[in-house]
Amino acid sequence: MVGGESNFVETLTIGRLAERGGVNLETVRYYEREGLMPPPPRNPSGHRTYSPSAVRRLRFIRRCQELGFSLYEIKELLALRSDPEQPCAEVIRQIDGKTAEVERRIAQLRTIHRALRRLQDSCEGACHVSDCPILESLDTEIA
Amino acid sequence: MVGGESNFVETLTIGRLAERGGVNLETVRYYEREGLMPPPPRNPSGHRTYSPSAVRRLRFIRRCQELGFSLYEIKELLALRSDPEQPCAEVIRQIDGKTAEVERRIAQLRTIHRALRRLQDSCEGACHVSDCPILESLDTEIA
DNA sequence: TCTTGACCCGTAGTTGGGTACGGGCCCTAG
DNA sequence: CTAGGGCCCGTACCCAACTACGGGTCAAGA
Repeated sequence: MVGGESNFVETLTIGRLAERGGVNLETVRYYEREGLMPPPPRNPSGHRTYSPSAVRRLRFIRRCQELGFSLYEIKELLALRSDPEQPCAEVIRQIDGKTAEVERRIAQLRTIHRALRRLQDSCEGACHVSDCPILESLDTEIA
Repeated sequence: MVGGESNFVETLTIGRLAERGGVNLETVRYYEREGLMPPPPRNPSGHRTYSPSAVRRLRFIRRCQELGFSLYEIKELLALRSDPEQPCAEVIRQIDGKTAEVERRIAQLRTIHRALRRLQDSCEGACHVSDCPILESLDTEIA
């Protein structure tokens, strides 16, 4: 038996982690190789043992990815946490950078959102058959 | 000479389009093959001639991409516009779907934004050397 | 005891999204 | 009239991010 409870800390096998994180098991190993997931402790037979926080980390990675961050950028984001002894000013600078980037993306998504709403309105209003003036807005408003 | 003004409508060569859209020329051809850019009219010597609106379309594609939409999804977005004769209800349903998706993403980005701010605060406050409690928030708040 | 299933590792293959290459054609400037 | 630049096409190559494969270990249940 592999992923059982030790006396105290609950741990997960890589398989269960992958399952709960919604990814392929191989992907977890891949993320470890790429430095996105830290190498976890192993049990006596060499199997990886994960703490529940690994699930959160995994989900965070996926979330960021859906939002268009590359694995490299996500690595940077995660690295912000784990740089003790780092000149704090530099870290803050990086956080600023990421914050600005996130704000930029939110703004762009809002533009798209606005365009979609407008699109919907124009459609709701006067669309009986074929003259849906669709995404004209997207083409013209976004520029 | 290739992209000159005809008597009335201003047109662009593929090269100038690519330049203004901030992409590689080959990428424009690729998007055409993939159905993201419509095949433009050709001039007598077979060269593509684009209207200025192509630049907007191109930029829209790039923007969406940065926001994490796949080319396939972007195609769907763009297709919303060009479905006259489509049962309008269906189109509206799709717009709803896209709208919800965009809202979801905005919400997620806001979560990350919040985490980054919190991170920054905690750092600003009490960080002289090495105990920046960085991205703890990201790990714990996001879940 | 033997099989089954979950994991180990290293390596190879796949998909999406481009990017580069090579050989031709046309047009204009020198 | 020929050299250069910009385009044409098809095909081949590339990188990121997986995903699969094959052969091996180990532990538990039939």
